[in-house]
Amino acid sequence: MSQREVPSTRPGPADVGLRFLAAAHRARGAIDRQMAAAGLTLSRIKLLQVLAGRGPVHQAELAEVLGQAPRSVTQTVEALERLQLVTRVVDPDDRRRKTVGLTEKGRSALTAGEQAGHQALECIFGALDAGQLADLDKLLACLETVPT
Amino acid sequence: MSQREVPSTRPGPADVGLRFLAAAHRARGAIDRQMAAAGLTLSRIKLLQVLAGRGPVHQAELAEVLGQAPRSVTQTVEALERLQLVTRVVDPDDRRRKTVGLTEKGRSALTAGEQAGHQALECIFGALDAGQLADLDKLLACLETVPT
DNA sequence: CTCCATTCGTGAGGTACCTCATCAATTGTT
DNA sequence: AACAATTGATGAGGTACCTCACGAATGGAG
Repeated sequence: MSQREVPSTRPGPADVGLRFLAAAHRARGAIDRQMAAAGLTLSRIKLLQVLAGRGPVHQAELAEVLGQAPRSVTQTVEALERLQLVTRVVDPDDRRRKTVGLTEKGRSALTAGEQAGHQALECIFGALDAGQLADLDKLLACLETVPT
Repeated sequence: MSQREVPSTRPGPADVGLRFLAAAHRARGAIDRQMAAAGLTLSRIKLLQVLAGRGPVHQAELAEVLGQAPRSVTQTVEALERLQLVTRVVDPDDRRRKTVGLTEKGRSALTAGEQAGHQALECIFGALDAGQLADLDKLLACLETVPT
């Protein structure tokens, strides 16, 4: 309308947005599918990473760091506990809290998972060269600007 | 390791990938939150759009077009039927099939929803100017190349 | 005209998130 | 000490997807 020509370029925000969401959905699916082979999940790995990086923490802190609702963390921790990758004990200093800690099993699952996840990500986003990655990174930074 | 310096630029595929997924998650959340006000959802709107564009179709076709598993379509259609936005009848020509059709209520919900969704998308991806959108679009096209 | 393979939809169960309502424990505040 | 407000975790219930297993209906081969 305003510019004329260049028809296929100049897509509107809504178009690109939908495409963006679709691409992310595909990527997420592919990654989780690849990681499932190792019996793991991106979300769970991320939680384990926090534990590995900070030592035992209570769930509220996990929620904070992961940017998730506390309820969601409870659920993931439950699963992880069932798999014996983490332990969960009531904090004696504040018995409302439950401190989550990494087990040995959890630690090795983490390294395996990180590797699998890394590979999966490389496999998908490796389709972009270094320059494109830098561009995409910049664009994502812009998107992160938006209030939400 | 290999290159040194330029730390913030030249991010690896895995870094950008995670950032990409995180951004998408945020965007998706924001959009659904905004649309929830109108009692709608992106997924449901997309399904209604297919119906509006093709007339009544059976669920397998919906799954095909939407790129989802048939089971997922069943679920969404059930919800939509409960809301009386679609009707679902057994096809007399092939009684395995159930033909899904848009109701009047569904049609108006669709227009309302499309508008809400469009706004939400504009609100988020409007943070990028036309050039950036075009760039992002190109990058997404590359990502779509990947087999999955 | 039988049977068998395929197709359609769904039951069951899983992961990842969310919100809202609750309960228990802690920390103010008089 | 006594009560109120806050905080930590969870129950209940929801949306969005998925896979796998299965029954019902079709359709094609013999």
